[in-house]
Amino acid sequence: MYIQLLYMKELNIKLKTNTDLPLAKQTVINLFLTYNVVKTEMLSVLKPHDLSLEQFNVLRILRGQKGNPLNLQDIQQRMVNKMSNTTRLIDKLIIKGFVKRTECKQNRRKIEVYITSDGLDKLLELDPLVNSTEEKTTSKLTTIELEELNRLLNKIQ
Amino acid sequence: MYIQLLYMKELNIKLKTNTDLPLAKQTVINLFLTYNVVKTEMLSVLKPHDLSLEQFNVLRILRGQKGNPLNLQDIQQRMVNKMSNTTRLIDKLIIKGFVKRTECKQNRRKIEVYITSDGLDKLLELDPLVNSTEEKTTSKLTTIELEELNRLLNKIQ
DNA sequence: AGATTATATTTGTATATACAATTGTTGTAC
DNA sequence: GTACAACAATTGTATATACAAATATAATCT
Repeated sequence: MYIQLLYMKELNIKLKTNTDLPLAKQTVINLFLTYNVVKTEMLSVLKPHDLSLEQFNVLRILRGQKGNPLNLQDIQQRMVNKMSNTTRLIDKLIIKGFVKRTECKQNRRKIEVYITSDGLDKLLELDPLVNSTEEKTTSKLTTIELEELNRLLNKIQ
Repeated sequence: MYIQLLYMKELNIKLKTNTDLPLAKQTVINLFLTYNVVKTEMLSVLKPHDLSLEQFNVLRILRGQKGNPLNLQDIQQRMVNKMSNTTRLIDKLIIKGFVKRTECKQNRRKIEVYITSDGLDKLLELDPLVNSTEEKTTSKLTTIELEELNRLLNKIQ
């Protein structure tokens, strides 16, 4: 109870208000604040390499295919943000030379997207940087706490 | 059968993304996914009222001042997303008639932003909708779990 | 086969995010 | 008082997000 009051106080200081918020509202706000902190950390790693978070994510999705292509729908299903505009995101990656696009012979409505060797190289370069940033941003939690956090986040989804 | 296959596909994707990965990476991905789910829920409530999440947040910040004005810097400090463009966000709210802007007499570099009675009315209309959405999105967690989730999210920030 | 429906991608539009550069104002040092 | 630094807001630009509409192709149904 005392501990809960302390966190309430922290949150209120952050929001510069004195009103006590319902737990559900606190949780939503805290989720938003935490997301912003982590996203900003991750972006700071990717920005010098001229990649957005979602572009980086798509590159990793394509790498996971081990040479096989994916069409836009498959990519979109695997993306974190389903509402991103995948066509234009892929366009950006093509301009950067990290992916290639070809028309699907069997079904001309579809396109096939591959990662290029340049794209793979860029991922290899970024992997350690991204990993260490992920470790750093979660380093204040123990393994037990991280497992619990994952469990709780999963319950919301 | 087709639906069953689709479900299996989604399940496999989810399992693939979350199993073999290091705990730190899992956590970051789960944070992103959960944020997107909750943000989409909240947006669906605000969209019919032609408000973005951050616009709604700024209105609540201004209401918290109980009639006193805030300048742009004060608003920005209290915002969830510090990188939003506050000038243009306030412009949108002015066009909608929810806030007013006046020049600060003491310091002409600053502007003073107030919420209007229309803005207050809109918040009164939205409060119950937003509250119930927040309750709904967190309803799968017990009070104890929500408190723990808040504690863990706070540790990351 | 022709019409209709479903699928896959692209295009359009408005707003949001991210950040740099600029403008205008105030404070301070000389 | 002028020059210069600090401050506060605005403007500019590129990309991302959100979603509707349009285009093009394939599958299905008389």
